[in-house]
Amino acid sequence: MAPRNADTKEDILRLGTELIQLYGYNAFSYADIAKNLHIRNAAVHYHYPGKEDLLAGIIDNYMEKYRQLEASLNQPGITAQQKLEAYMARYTEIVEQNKICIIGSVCSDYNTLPASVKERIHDLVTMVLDMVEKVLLEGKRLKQFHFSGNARTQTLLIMTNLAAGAQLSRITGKGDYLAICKGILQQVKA
Amino acid sequence: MAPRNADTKEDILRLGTELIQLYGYNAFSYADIAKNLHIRNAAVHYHYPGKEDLLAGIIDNYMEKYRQLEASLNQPGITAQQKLEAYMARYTEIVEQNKICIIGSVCSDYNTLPASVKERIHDLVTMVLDMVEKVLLEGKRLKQFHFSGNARTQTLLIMTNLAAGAQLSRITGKGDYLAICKGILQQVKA
DNA sequence: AGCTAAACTTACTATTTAGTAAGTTTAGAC
DNA sequence: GTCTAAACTTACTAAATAGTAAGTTTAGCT
Repeated sequence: MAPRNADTKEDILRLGTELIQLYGYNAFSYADIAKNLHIRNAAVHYHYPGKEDLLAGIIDNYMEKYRQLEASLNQPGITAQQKLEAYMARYTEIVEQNKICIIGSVCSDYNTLPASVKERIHDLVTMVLDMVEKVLLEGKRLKQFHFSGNARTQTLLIMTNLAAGAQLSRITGKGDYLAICKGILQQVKA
Repeated sequence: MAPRNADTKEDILRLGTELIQLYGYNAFSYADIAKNLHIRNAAVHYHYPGKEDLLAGIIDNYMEKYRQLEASLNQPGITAQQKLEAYMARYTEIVEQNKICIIGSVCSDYNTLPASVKERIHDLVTMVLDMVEKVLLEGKRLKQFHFSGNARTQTLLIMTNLAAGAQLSRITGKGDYLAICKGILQQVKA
């Protein structure tokens, strides 16, 4: 095997992720990627035959990163609140870069996507919701969190706050996002 | 003046709104509109010279409808909770049609939009937030609502719940959206 | 040294895109 | 009845789009 540049596939993935979070799936083209990476259009097609293959790769990669974050948090001594704040910090990073989360971005284009990609998105969402729900349950069990209603509903409330908070902050400014974060913690803090 | 069909402009606006809410701004073309309305591409350009003019028109129209809703609710005998539920009902309608709200839809494409459109989106968001904040303040004053923190933050929390709730329900199903709605009301109900 | 396969480039195609210029139809004002 | 302007259609263009087929370079294995 003779990889001239073994990082190109990674670079495409990283840039594609960035373009989706900044401009949306239907607003960037293979030409944009090729131009930015100083390769030809066909080189992008070599690594990802079609745009939906690239999107599938991006989502898989996003899931993998989430799994890694979860694993790094599942260590003794890390409280439920620290875990929740770690998840929230991911959104804060996104907001600081004027991005939105992948899920929120592809959601507007969702009805135009092929079934294989829809399934991946579904799996990603399910995974994230389950991860946060676990943290909320753990926090409640250890009396670190308090909330009325069930953990699933509270998870949905928090994650929609974060996802749409990132979106909103693009329009009205980052102040609103910060207010939302404070509000979330106030709601669950014991 | 001789309008052969005076409703065409309205039809374009209505269909454009629908396409944005269903597929996203960058996922539909003038050809889609022309085909659906059985007119030619150039006829769409006649009414809306460029795609951004159409988007501007759609947003203006959306604002107008919100103003009308607010006016219809500002009548004696309508409680704050009824008003809040009326706003929430708009999102429920959207969810039932597999749509998402205009703001959430254009948000992923926001960074690709011209300044004139960005301003309109900003105005729309500001208006909606102000409307809901007023209702929350009224409800709190009349002891119909209770919530800790200020009304602005509570408004942000609720509106992000609704916007992202609609988006999420596309992926995981309408059940999650309904749970979110119940959660919202439980949070503010006295 | 030569074979092989990965990682490309060159060169192209068909389609879709927004957009335009110029001509046509139609309804109502006068 | 004629004039006028709104509301179109026809017939285009230039650019961008995803995608492909075929050839080229390069690194490592033997």
